[in-house]
Amino acid sequence: MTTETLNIREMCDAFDVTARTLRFYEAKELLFPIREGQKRLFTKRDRARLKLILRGKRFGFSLEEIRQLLDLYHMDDGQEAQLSKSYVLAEQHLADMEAQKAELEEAIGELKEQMAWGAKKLAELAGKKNAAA
Amino acid sequence: MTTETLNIREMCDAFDVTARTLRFYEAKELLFPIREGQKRLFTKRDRARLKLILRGKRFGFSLEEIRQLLDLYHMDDGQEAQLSKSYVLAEQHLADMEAQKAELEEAIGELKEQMAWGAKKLAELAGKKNAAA
DNA sequence: CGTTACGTTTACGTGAACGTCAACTTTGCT
DNA sequence: AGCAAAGTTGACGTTCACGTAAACGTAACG
Repeated sequence: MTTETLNIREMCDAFDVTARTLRFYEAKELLFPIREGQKRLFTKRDRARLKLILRGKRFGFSLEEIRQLLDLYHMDDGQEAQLSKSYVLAEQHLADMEAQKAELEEAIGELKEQMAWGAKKLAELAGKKNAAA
Repeated sequence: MTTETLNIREMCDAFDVTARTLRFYEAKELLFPIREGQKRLFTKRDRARLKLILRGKRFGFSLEEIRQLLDLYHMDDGQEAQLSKSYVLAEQHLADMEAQKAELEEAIGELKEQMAWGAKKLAELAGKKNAAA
């Protein structure tokens, strides 16, 4: 029995989020934990979704944008209209992400340049100190 | 005379931000436009900084984080202590950005996979339609 | 049976990053 | 001189993504 579902505390620990966050995501219809009586039980699907949510956040997407994207990932067959809608959304997101990647690479390059300049300056200063001693 | 400085409106147009945003960034010490009487004049340095600010934002850094990073970029010689502090900060940011890049690449890969799956499903549905006709 | 732990709902609070509006100055026409 | 356009400083409002606290349910433990 490899604990098919997680309770809220286990979920928090597994993903390093607070219970409040999980409930908030449920309220926003990003997660759909099942209920055992009153309590929430997070399924494998919820875990997959949360992983994508947190990733989306790191890339600057809003929860609402993420919610829409998630539909593509857990789309079970038989929802033709939704599927093609999700597909278009995904294309847009993909474009965003590839643009972001390009810019990120540029930014990394520039930051490295600046750091090289800084390192040189620091070396010079260290040199002066030694010369003075 | 290639307009050495920009007034607030030109600055807004050039970077697609509002005047409120520029004043806000000044209040937060991210920009330092000079004053001609009462009015703000944005220099080349401000333009460079704003470009970095907007980029930083797209990568999910807070304005405060960005403010600290900017110091590395406009560091004039003669501020030894600050320089090495900025350098350390920059190293951290660089690490963040490279991690982000790696994750972004992974996410792009996965999204593409999902889209391929979606495309296949859509093709199947289109096939059924044709078969029915 | 009490209480301790864990979870729940409801509701108000918060910080970041601006938007919006009012009440001025200042500047440029005419 | 008159007046509109552009800019300024407060000051308050707003949205997002939660934090925090209160009041309650329930289940197990000693």
